[in-house]
Amino acid sequence: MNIDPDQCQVEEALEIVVGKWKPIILLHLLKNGTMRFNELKRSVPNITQKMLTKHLRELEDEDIIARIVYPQVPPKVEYSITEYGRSLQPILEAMHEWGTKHQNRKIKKSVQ
Amino acid sequence: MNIDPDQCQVEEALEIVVGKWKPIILLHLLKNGTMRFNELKRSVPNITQKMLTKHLRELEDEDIIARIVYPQVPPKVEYSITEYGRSLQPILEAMHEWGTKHQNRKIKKSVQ
DNA sequence: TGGTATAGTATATAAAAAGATACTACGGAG
DNA sequence: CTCCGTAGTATCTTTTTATATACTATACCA
Repeated sequence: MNIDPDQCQVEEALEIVVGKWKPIILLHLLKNGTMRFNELKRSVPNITQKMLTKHLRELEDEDIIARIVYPQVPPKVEYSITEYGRSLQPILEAMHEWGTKHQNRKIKKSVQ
Repeated sequence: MNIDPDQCQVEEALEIVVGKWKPIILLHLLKNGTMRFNELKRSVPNITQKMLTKHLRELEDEDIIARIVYPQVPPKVEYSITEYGRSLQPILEAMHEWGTKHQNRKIKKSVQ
């Protein structure tokens, strides 16, 4: 193990990705490229507008996603992952993989 | 991108590792092998006994760490990472690495 | 003139997580 | 007989997150 716990920077990564809806938002944007606000809202069932807005703003503040406003009525706003945000992809994939195995493990245990 | 957002299992992994103190606890155990309760407490500054107990129990419930009680007075309880828990190590390392870069990036930006 | 659509904001409330503090059991040392 | 150390509980308060619901601006369409 080469990480000194006192120098732990795991929280830094976690803060980006934590928030009840952030991983799903990121996965949708990674999958679809560019998405409009309501498109995201429809893709993430049960999320409220407030939560979607909040998490999008936070991801934007960290440069993980980009927001482009088209001066139209009705409004059009597009969201996409930045090049930098794409560097999170391996971590999301690793977590997804681990999470899948963990789920299966739990199911096996509960069947026993 | 090969993860379907609707099948997202990232949360499963996050739940293990989220909690203000869990990453540090895990890093200490990965570094030191076996540790006693108060040893952990001293290693994680500012954590309260309640929070340490709570997170240790949660990690134990998920089979990430093992708890061994020695029937002595005063009590002696040892904690260690399980084989299974060790499978989280690459993810913690990846998050630490990403977090470190993200920190540096932020510092650069704020200096500009 | 009234309804629709988009991308939000505002406000209040509820639920979850964290923190502060005090308390316990028990054997051994003095 | 009292104090110390370990590994906790128990209770209460504060802070952080999330939810529910209502509201807005404005062009276009009928």
